[in-house]
Amino acid sequence: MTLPGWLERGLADLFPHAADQRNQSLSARLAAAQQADRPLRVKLGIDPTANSIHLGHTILYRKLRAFQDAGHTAVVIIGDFTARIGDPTGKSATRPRLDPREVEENARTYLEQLGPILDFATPGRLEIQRNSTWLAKLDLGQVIRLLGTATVGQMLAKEDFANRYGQGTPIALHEFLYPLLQGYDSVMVRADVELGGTDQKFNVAMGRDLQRCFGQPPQFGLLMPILTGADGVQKMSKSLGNTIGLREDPLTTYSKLEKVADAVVDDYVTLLTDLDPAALPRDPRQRQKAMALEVTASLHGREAAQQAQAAAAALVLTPRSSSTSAAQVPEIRLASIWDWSTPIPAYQLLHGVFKTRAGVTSASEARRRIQGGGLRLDGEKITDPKAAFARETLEGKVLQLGKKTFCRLVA
RNA sequence: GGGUCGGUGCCCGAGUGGUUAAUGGGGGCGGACUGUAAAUCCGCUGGCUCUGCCUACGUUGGUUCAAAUCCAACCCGGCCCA
Repeated sequence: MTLPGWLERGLADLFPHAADQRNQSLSARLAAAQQADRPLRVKLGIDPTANSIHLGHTILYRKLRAFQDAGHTAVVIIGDFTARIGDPTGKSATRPRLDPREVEENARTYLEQLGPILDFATPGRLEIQRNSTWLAKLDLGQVIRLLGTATVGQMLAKEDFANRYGQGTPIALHEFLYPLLQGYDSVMVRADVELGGTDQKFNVAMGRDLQRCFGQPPQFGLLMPILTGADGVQKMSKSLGNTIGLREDPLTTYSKLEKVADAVVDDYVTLLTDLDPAALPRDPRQRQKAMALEVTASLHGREAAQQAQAAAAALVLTPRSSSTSAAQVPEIRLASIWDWSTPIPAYQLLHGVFKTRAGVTSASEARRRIQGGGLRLDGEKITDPKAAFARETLEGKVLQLGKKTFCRLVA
């Protein structure tokens, strides 16, 4: 028995695999579900410890959507309770605990960003659960039962714990609880399949153990690759600063995608689009562009993506006002950054315009960037941080920081 | 609980009384080059109302003209013992 193409696309790992004889395979469970006219329950946990989603996350949501489109039920679990522990996976230190209000806020913005990806509309295709619903009610006896299902040896066999233990970095006891609670979520929602990144293998496997322990058929673990960030080497992660966020404007999204390392372009195509990699242009530069266009389109719509592509070309090739005037770039209102009773010094302008998006977090940082030659106004390089600009001389012009960050100044 | 070692900037890691905003490396950012890539070279990498001022080496006090560097208490961590 083979798996449908939509399911197999991009898969990093599926367990138990059909070859592991004694359990029935996923394709068998799919068939059985179809025969019984019962959709599979596909679990995906959201860790609401951050407030924005980046492209790396969408790999999982796209797969979840594929299940929805095949008629199955997506069970999205908001880990509002487990967020208080913090997933130790991949972490080299105990994480600070978040307060519930923050968690709630994160969950809200998270779901908002998922709007374009998941099917929220079709009845029966989406369930949203908060794991505090059941986890907050566990009493000590039940916790002890959970703790009894795993051993210290198993926990220490987990790579992150092993590393931390080996290096002498602290591991708090409650961190051992995280995999167990995530597994217990699978029990509570009676998951048939759990989706996760390859780094989630341990936690997903734990879900199988717990389900078996609670007399349920164990779920299948379906793991997707971790997306490599723009640098092409490290995983895409907020803390590494190599992310492409879902809330970024189309031009920024496109610009970042277009300069992704060659080695990962094909991964992006497989994991973030429905295109056939073989159908793309051979030339690496053209290939990058095609990928960037398609991915941007999947997030912002085709029209916005095409505009972004045109704008990117215009801005880079001829960074002059004649061509940029036609380009669509994010805008910022001058009134929002200065009172204009006096002309604004260049470094204040830079600080005011880009502090929220390009990491110009201080006026000193702005000075440095200008001194380093990274600032242009309508293509004209500005080198003196103190050069002053009156409001009238700025209206309608494009401020450029580095090669890929642009902003149009409007009244 | 006892013993011992340790806590420095985004990360690692020098520095044990006085040009120290603090050597070096990594990462990041910018510039040149290029394919808006990679590689390479160069610059930057605490804050501000910036020819100066302010804040910083776990925390709080103390000694001193002067401390990341000395003393005390406390907090946190590793290892060994219980």
